[in-house]
Parts: sequence; C-alpha cells; structure tokens
Amino acid sequence: MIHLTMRQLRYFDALARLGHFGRAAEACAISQPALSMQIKEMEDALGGVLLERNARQVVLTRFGEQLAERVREILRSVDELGDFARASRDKLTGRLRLGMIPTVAPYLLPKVIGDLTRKHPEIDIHVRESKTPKLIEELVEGRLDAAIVALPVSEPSLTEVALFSENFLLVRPPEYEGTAVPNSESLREMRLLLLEEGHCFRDQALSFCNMQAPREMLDASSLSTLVQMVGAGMGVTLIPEMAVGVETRSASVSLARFAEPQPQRSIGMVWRKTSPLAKQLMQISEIVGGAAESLRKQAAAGQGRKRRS
Amino acid sequence: MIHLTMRQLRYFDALARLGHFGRAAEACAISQPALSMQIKEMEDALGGVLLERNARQVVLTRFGEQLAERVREILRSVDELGDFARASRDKLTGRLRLGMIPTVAPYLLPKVIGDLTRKHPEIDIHVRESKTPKLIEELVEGRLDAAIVALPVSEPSLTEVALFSENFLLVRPPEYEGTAVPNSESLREMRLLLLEEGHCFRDQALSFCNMQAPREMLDASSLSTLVQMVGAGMGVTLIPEMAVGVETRSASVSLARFAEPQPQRSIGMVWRKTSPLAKQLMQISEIVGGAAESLRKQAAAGQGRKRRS
DNA sequence: CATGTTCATCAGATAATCTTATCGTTACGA
DNA sequence: TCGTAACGATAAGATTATCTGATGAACATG
Repeated sequence: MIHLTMRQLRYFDALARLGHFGRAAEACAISQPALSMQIKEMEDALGGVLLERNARQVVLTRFGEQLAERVREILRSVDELGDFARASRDKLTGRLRLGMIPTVAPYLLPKVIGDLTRKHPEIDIHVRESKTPKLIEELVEGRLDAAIVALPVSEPSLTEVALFSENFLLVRPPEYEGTAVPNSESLREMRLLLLEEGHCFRDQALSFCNMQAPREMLDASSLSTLVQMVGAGMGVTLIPEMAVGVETRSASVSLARFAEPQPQRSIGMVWRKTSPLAKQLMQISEIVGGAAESLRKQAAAGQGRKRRS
Repeated sequence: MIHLTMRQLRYFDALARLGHFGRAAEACAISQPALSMQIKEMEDALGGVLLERNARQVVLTRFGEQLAERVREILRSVDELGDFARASRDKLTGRLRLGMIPTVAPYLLPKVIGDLTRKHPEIDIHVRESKTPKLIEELVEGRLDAAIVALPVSEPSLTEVALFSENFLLVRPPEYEGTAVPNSESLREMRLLLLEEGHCFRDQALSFCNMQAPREMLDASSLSTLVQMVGAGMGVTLIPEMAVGVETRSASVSLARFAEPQPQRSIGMVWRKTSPLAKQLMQISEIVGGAAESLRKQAAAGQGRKRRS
C-alpha cells in the first residue's frame, strides 16, 4: 500500500504550479532541500518520475501533469473540510478569502470591511483585487471563497446573487458644465477614454456606446487615472456611480447623468455551489448589499450638498 | 489555515468505520493512545467534536458523520493515485484486490491465480470471497479493484464485462440415475434444496423454477453442503456446471442435464468506471475468461471419462 | 463492591522532517 | 575557454511529530 502524506501532496502541488524548486519551497515556507526530498520520496512511492529536471527549468512529465490535476482536486477537498467544519459550527468565523474587481473594490471595500468586522469580529478577511476572469478561475479552483463581480458570470459551477445595480455617469471637462447630455449615439463622436483591456467595465462602457473597438490607444489602468485624464481635457469618460464620490472630489470635471434608460451594470457576489460556506456567504452577501445601499444614500446626500454650494 | 495530515484522515476513517478506539488502532497497526491523540488533534484543528465518547461505545456526531463521508471520498482519491501511477507505468504489477462470489470462487480461483501469477509474476493478488451486494459496495467504495459476480449488476458507476455462461445441472440422489429429467414445472413438486438467503445463485435457481419462496427452511451455506444433503436423500438441488467436478467427485449423487433451453447464468467481471486500472483490468478479465474456458474443456473431458467407466 | 472495559493522559523513545552547508551540473557572458 | 551565477541534489546534525507502554478515570456489570 502506497503511503503518501499530505505534505508531499502540498509540496508537489506548489511545485507543479510554480515549476521551480526554490520558489515552491518559499511558497511552502520551507527550505529548498526539504522540498526536493519530499518530491523524491513521492516519486519513489509512486514509482514514477514526476518532473524532468532540465537545466534551467523544471517541467512536469505527462504522468506528473495528470497526477498534479488529481492532487489539486484532493487538496481542494481537504481544504474544504476546514470550511465545512466552520460552517457546521454555524458561525461566521475564520478566514474569508474575498475577490473583488478593481472598479468596485476601492469604493465598496472600506465600508464592507467595516461592516463585516463590526458584525462578526471573529472574521478574518483577505481581499484580492483582480479582473473578473482571474477571480473566477481562483474561485473555481478553491483559492477564493467568494468574489464580487459584475453579473452575469454564467459559470455553471457557481452560485450568483445580485447585490445592487449602479448607473454610469458621464465625466467631461469642466467647461461642458450645463451643456446638454449626449445620448449614446453622439457619444460615439466624442473622444471616449477607457480602461485598459480586460476590465469588465471597459466592455460595459463600449457596449453602451455600441462601439466595437477604441479608435486610439489611450487606455487607463484605473478610474482615477481616467478622471484625471478628463480633467486634463483629453476626452470624456464614463464612471460607475459608486466611484463618483471618491474620484471626482478633487478633480475639476463636470459630471452629468444620462437620460433614461441610464446605462448601468449589475454587481453581484458569486461562490462555488459546492462551498460548505454557502449559508454564511449568503449572509455576507446581505451585509455587502447593505453596505452598498448605505453608500448610495450617503452619495446622494453629498451630491445634494454639492449642487447647492 | 487548517493543517490536517493524511494520518489523521486515515485514523479517523478507521475509527468512523469501526466505532471503537482499540479496534481502529489495531486496524491501523498502532497503539490506542496514538489514535486517541491524532483524533484529538483533528478535533482541535477542526474546532469541533467528531465523536461522542459515551461509556461503552463511541458514536459519531452529526458533524463527524458528515466529515467521515468526505474523508472517505478523499482517501479513495488518494489511494487511486497509487493505482493511477501503476497504470501509467502500463504494466500489470502490484496489488490487485479481487472479489468473487462464493459459488464461483472455489472452482475458478485456483486456475485463475495460477494463470495470473504465471503471466504476471509481479502481481500481488488479494482475493475476498463475499456475496454480491457486499462485493459491489466494497468495489464502489474503492476497497476492491474488481469483482467477479453474476451479471447483470446494473450499477451505473461500474463497467461490466461478460466472462462466460454456465449451465445449471440437476443433482439427485443416486437412485434416480437414468430416470427422466424433470422440467422446471415438475421441479416445483420436488423437494428443492437451496443456498441460504443472500446468495445470488439461490435466486437464480428459484427464478428458473418460477418459485417465489422456499417451502422449508433447509438452506445450506455452500454448494458442497447442498450436494452432501442430496447424497443423504434430503432432496434435489441445482449446481452450476463449474462446480460439478469438485463437488460431485466424492458424493454419491446422480447428475442430470436439463433439456434445452438449459437454465444458466452469466458470470462477469466488474470494476469502477473511473478506475485508473481499467486497461489492466480488461486484460485480466481476458485471462480469467480464458481460465474458465480451459476449466470447461477439462470438465468435459472428465465427464467423458466418467460416462465411459 | 469488586471487576473488566474503554478512552484519556503522561513520559520517554523512536521516526519523520527540517535546516544549514556543500556539491555537481549547466547556461551564459567576458 | 574560463569564471560566474542559477539551480537542484546530497549529507549531517537538529528539531518536531508521532509512537509505545504504563497508568488513570469513568462507567457498566455481575
């Protein structure tokens, strides 16, 4: 009977992912020889070579590759035992690995973290900010517990719940203040600034304007940059309503709301259907939704003041 | 991050199965304190009680029960890594855990083991003899690699291949020698001796006679006993053709073949569809089929001699 | 009330695993 | 062609995890 240890599986998984003994060892918080030894023992136990140590690089054998897949799956199940235990105790405690897209995180996160830690002091929130495809991948692979992204995600293995919808507002240089708001047609004639590729918000903005490809390569890496560029007179842009408060406070730009139907997107939370934390995540999604709601109210009050001043 | 070891999972699995610290420890080939400690550490790591230690017995908590299920699944996957490794090397080596029903095993086994070890000297055959339901259960749970049973099994997770068909012969007290062979109708009027409940061969015999329930409680626990009972004049019985050579050699009974269509059953081999040993098992099934074939030829020759003498 | 069974606890022994230091190989630039 | 740097393998000693055997505590049973 073959005797594999969890260590061997974890070390091998890290090595398979990173393809480098030193870095894998670092990731496992051990020294490189320790990892080498465990991998060797694993190869002896299984009676097959897992990876080819070519000079300059390490590459999985076909056998190693297939094994790595199985091992990943096993480790995922093992890690879920911990989640399952937590869920069984039926309290919101322990680690929560939450992903969030960059066009939501900066605005929603402070409030969400505040609310969550206030209501559940024992919770240990780890946030990762990435674009949707990466978040979904990490979620499916069990390296995240949940993610907040724009819906729909349409990944059959995930549960998605809607949190809120947010409108897009037009940001123009200050001299436009008071002029008519263009519709999506005329917007196509203007110089529209966008986020760089991969951001879902870029696609959502393009889709509203019915545009295929941008005419110029002037993509920004954050909404903040985008607004600064508008302030510098380089063009116009759209930003989600939630970003208004933070991003336009210190910039000299003009904000305008589109005519109905306003462009908008739906933000939701997703998690693995099989996650043992499902019940807890549903609770958390309600807290996040509440946080968004209160942010919206706060923003409305702020806008009111601004207009009056 | 929770840190469970494979040991803890294996010990817990044994404990969950056996419900007894001492016996589980024995099964794991360790002392009882060692097991107690690992279970305790596991409970600490998971932050929940896995089993209630009532005096006189150990009982899984609800949490423990659910966890045990997941752990079993994980261990199955881990053990399959070894099988997968063997399969990848694409040779027939290592442990082969083979189940067989009691009405086949004694007659087929010697030949099969001989043939298998001759063709694949590196193979290490472990045979378990049980009735079909238990074999199927153990197979599905990964505690057997393959089983030889009567078809059909109709378990969607299993692959089944037919090995051979065998006729049933009538066994009567010696004074019947030469008298007409009854058909299935008139068989119902005779005193039919059967194996005890749970043997598939019992059901197959009953089904041929179109009978529902036996009239008397005279069930035997083996074909050998059954033939002895017939020899003692207690009634008549059916036995599968393969058992004829061994079981009627030393008994004074009369053997008779039924008219066509003779009653018969199909014997086959089954294994998990997901088994990494699938290719090897297919090879093995061919060897087993060949063994059965050669046994049949040998029996025919023997019968020929008998008739002549 | 004595006894046997069962699981928990403890101390010392044993085995598994890690770290540090070092080696051998290979790639690459002077 | 040689020196250097990067990388993984190996070895020796230290550390940590795990095991055994003895013993204790709780409880049921005759």
